[in-house]
Amino acid sequence: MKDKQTPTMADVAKEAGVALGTVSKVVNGQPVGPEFRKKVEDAIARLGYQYNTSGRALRTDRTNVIALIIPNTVNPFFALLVHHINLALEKRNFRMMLCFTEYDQNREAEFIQMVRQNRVDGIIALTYNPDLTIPADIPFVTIDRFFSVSVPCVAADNFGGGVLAAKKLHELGCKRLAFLRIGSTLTNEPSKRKDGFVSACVELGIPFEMMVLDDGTPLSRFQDFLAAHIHEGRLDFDGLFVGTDMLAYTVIGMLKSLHISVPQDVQVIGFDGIRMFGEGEYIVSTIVQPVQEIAEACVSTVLSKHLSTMPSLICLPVQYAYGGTTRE
Amino acid sequence: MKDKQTPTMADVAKEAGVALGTVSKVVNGQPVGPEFRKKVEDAIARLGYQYNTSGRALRTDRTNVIALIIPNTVNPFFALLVHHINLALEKRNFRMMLCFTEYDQNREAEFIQMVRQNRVDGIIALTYNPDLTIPADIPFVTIDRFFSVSVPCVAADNFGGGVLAAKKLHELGCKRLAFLRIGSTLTNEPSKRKDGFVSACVELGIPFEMMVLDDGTPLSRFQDFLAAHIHEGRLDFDGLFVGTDMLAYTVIGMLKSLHISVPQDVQVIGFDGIRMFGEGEYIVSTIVQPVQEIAEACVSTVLSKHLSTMPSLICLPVQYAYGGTTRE
DNA sequence: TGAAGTTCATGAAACGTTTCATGAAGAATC
DNA sequence: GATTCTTCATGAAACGTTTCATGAACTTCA
Repeated sequence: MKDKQTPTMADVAKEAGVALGTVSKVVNGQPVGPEFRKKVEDAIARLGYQYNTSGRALRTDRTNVIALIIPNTVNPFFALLVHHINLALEKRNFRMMLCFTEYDQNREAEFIQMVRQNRVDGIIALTYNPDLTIPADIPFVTIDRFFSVSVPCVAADNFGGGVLAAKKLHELGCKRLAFLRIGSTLTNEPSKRKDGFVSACVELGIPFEMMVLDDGTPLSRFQDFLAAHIHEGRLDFDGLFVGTDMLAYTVIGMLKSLHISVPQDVQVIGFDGIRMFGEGEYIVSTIVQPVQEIAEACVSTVLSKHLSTMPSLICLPVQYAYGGTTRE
Repeated sequence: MKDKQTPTMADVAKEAGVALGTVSKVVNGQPVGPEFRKKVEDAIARLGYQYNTSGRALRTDRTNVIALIIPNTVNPFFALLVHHINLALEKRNFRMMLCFTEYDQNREAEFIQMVRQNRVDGIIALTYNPDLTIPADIPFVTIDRFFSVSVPCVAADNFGGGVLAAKKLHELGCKRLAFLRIGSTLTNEPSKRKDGFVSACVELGIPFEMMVLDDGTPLSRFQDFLAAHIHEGRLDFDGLFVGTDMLAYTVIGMLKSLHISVPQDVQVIGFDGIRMFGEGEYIVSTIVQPVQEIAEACVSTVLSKHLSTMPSLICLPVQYAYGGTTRE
């Protein structure tokens, strides 16, 4: 009459003629006598028993859920990251709870509270908020942003990527370089792209220009910069390194409208490794972040039993990839 | 000594000198005498009490979580959908549980079981699996795929979009059209794009070609198709409607390598409304799906109290947008 | 054969919440 | 002032799981 509800372990136990605890053991794959196991498994099949996650979470205070805090999923790089992190979690039988900050610091703070109420087993965060309060009692891993030695940070080798970009442009025959970037003022890992680039230029003895805009500045400023560097229809640099593929793509549009052709007049290298629809060709020549390795590192770190003994900065190697905006 | 644990409602009750049930009411915003409310709120603040979602879920058998089953997030259209569905859910104080099928039917089946174990309050699914078994006891809404009258389906007006594409190309002066598409053999909502297109061509009295490939067929078949339609260096049609922006983009690459220029020699219209990095210009001229409205419809439908009385097909209007691959 | 040791199913207690029957205290009615 | 109504805080029970102390049933060994 009233037992239209989904059956519980108690129902299974009764159906199988065994104790409640035995059912629990079978469900969790703990050692149980074979005849008991069979009885329980049959009963489960007969009743269509479905494990209840909430009961377990309440009892054990572990949810098998990791929160991923990230600006959005519309930026293809973030989309890729979400994708690989989810896969890495799934492999370990964890679920991902996605939180889109939309670059809003209030939302970030709300999420920290929300995921705490959900008793997530850990947090992976890609955030640009400089004064985020990091919960001390939940395993916390950041991407691309170093907070303190007690909070592990996973990042691509941004410095090395900057070096690689400069060297590559040099190798491809560029005589004079430039660097463009937009982003938050705080010094985070991605800002090391510039440092690596500058360091390599100095070492190679190549002259270079640079322009770094604060977040929120209109992109037209870059157009002004470019226009100011045109003399007699020609740019006065022939190699350009841009902080992200997304910006590189935009800048190339500006160059076209200024009648500068890529890669004939200027060769351009971006950063991230974004591909059209996530597959096929890169949208620009680029320094590729090892997204899958980054995801794997985040997950294995946040799930590691002894977080405090983990290295506080995990730096993963990058690669150059051709994407049509360099001569190659 | 041992109370390093997060405090519970019982702790709050003791601290505030009120009953457990009173704390519950305050936390849930139910009517409570003002002096009691104050006492409880103070105690909550003092103890830093954090609500426990698992306890609530166990007791009420509702989780405030909706599962979203979708192939991946790398395809920009899916990324946009995920984004808007998440926002729509958040607005209603629900969380989203993301499940990436990777177009794998086994994974889909596993997810159905998994989300059931998690006692989600509903499922929104974008799936190409023709014989998915839909749980009868969980509110279920599909996107772009009609299963039965008892399972509401939300979709853009695909037929209307096909009509619109044909009319637009006609309006732009095309004399002979073609349609390309790749996708599963089953007749789902997106396959109506073709139907609308054909119907409009017939009505307008325009001749047209078409090629529809099964999923998994190599895309080079389209290149063959195009090559076969070139006579003396010119295509024998001057308007092309492609099933998705993604395919349109690929096909335009093929056209370029065949020395056919777009939009001079042939005008191309895609479908979906994909923009580079989710913002700015459309990557091709296109029929734009109203993603936000689709998301809103999915969410309000799956959460509606009387799902069975909902319309079984919710069809939302599309728009044409210029993206550089038509003359306009 | 008996004692000691080993294995392993048993089932009650606990996790943190919501719900609801209970009754105390105050308001309204005559 | 006695009665009935109304309001509203109270706290025990229940949700489905895991865990662990208990002891039954065997095994081993002298």
